[in-house]
Amino acid sequence: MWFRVEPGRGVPIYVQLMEQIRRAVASGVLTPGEQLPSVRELALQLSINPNTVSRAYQELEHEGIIYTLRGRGTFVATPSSTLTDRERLRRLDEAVERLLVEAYQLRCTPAEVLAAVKKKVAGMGGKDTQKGEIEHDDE
Amino acid sequence: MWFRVEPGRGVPIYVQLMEQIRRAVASGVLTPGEQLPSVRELALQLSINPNTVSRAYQELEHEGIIYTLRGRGTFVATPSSTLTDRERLRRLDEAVERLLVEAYQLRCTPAEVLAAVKKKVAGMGGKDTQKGEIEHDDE
DNA sequence: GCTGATGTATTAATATTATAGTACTGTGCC
DNA sequence: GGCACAGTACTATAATATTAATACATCAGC
Repeated sequence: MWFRVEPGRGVPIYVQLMEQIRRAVASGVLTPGEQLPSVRELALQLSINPNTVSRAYQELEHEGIIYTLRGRGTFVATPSSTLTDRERLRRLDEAVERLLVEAYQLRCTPAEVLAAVKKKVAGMGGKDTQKGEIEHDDE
Repeated sequence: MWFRVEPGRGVPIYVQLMEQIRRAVASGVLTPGEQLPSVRELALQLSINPNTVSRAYQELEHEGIIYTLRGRGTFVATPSSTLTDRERLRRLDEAVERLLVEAYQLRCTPAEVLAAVKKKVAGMGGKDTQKGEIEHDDE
């Protein structure tokens, strides 16, 4: 598949995997309902242990990004938040703060930051929200 | 001082400290040239080992956020980037991408993201760049 | 040069984490 | 029921990172 991990680079393998899957989902490369490769298959392909893949899958499931049906496989979840709007915006705010701290250290001007955000936001599908609303058959 | 850390919460103490200092600097609570508490003082106050504080200081120094004069103390650095403009913007882009992946997972709309960024950007001093240009006496 | 402030190096104990091996359980299909 | 595919639990080990104890080095002021 389209994943790539490098061991012994500080970042744990399962975290690298998680990030790539998260990005693939966020960018629409992986769509809700789509099946991910089996833990064994992916493990073989990346020359890592199936448990390491499993770990990545489990943590992502815990985050609600994907879901798993035992014996059948692992699938991309339909995005849905269990958070209140208030909490959702609070977390967004925290994330933005982290961005701005980082931008400060890069000595980026507010204009640059805004421009960068606008560009990427536009690039990621101009819709008002994300993908469709296909329900998946949870247990 | 104004720091607070909680051990045994997943995030290493020295990382917690780093984050708080980074934010304090970015938000202007700590200004360039200002002296930070000594490693011992801060360690005592937080009931942690001086070396833990030292570690945070060293990593931040490595990042160019603060600087240290042996035997004298640790101070907030004047922001300055050794990066090329291209590199600077590339990193900004990466940071923005991380924000958007996070926002996606929170199911925030592009409009919400933009609004949040605009609000915080405005809040952090409307200047075109950061603080002044006071030089500090590096070795 | 002594003193008291500072940061630092070295080393060791500890805790945590990452990874792997192996055996187990559930599902779909024949 | 048996098989082949899926994920999972359990255990062990290795690697790494975190924190601490302690002793050392530098600087300013006297």
